Amino acid sequence: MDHEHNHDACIEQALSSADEICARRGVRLTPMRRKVLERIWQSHEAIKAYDLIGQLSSADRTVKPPTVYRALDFLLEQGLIHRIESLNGFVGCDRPQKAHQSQLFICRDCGHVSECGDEGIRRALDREAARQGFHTEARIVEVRGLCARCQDRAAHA
Amino acid sequence: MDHEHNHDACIEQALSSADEICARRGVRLTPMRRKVLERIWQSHEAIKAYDLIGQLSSADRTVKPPTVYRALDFLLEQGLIHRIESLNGFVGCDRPQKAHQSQLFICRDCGHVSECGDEGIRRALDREAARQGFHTEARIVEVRGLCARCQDRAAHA
DNA sequence: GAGAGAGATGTTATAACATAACATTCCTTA
DNA sequence: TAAGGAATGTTATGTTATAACATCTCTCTC
Ligand SMILES: [Zn+2]
Ligand SMILES: [Zn+2]
Ligand SMILES: [Zn+2]
Ligand SMILES: [Zn+2]
Repeated sequence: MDHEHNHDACIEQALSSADEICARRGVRLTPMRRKVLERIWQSHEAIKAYDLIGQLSSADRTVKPPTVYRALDFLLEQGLIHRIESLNGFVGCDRPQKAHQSQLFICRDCGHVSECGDEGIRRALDREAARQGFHTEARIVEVRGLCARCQDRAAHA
Repeated sequence: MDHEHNHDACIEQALSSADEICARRGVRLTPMRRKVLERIWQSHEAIKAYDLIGQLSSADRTVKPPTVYRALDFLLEQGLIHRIESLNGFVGCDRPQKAHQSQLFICRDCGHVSECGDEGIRRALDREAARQGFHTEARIVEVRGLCARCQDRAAHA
């Protein structure tokens, strides 16, 4: 994911894609679920559940944790977002069309999360699983470090 | 790691290895740190911080969270244990002699965690990082599924 | 062996993350 | 329009983790 981009287009694309996917699957992208997804897509950084709760609450109406966690559960089930275990956070999924397990590269400086679906990584994990006779059900891969942009910034500072 | 083994030997080996490593590095494996490490090594399953707190507390003396979390921080820094992000748990490290990032295979049935240091997996991650210009600092790889033993048990049931 | 300083642990309180259990509302469809 | 399921609201609580400050315990120096 390029850092310089029309992010409004990202959001719009993600939401209309989600509409389409949910319609096709016969599941309901309710207003609450859609609002949560929209908030998550405000950036390409991880967002936390309680930040969502704060953002979705207003003076006259506070959204409670179960409401948001239920929406997150739905979005995770539908593969519209990913959970980042090492941050207790969530990001929108780039390629929600078909279920997949992602590899996430997370910048410790700017927080940018980029997703990739590299076959080589999956294959390497499967090879090791086969060696152990392990039956894989889910793969969690999170790489922490510095994105290219933040390395440049550091070099020029 | 074989499931059938003399686990007392595992524990003893892990502790004496930790003694030796800490002595060599000039850091202190204090009684509290050693007790926490010993508890973690009671099994090859992930153990949670609050379970450790419970186990280390007695009628007359309750161990408080910061005490245990500080010991865990020390053990993590020294590479004597690994944190499992997807479980909020901890396991002893198989090969603490030199710092490394592990790949963990976690059985959802028996809880057994096996560690591997497969080069192929590391290389595949590095290849993708290079493609993105990403500078890797840490790799988190956790594979969830069923271990060979639990698959057998399921097949024969 | 008194005193200084660093490192480790104890203590209190609270922050941050997540779910159980049950009530109510909303949607669909018969 | 009544029934039933799905979604959301509400209250309470469970679980995981850390901040801030006090005390203790070594070791080193004088
Ligand atoms: Zn964007
Ligand atoms: Zn960055
Ligand atoms: Zn063992
Ligand atoms: Zn198993």
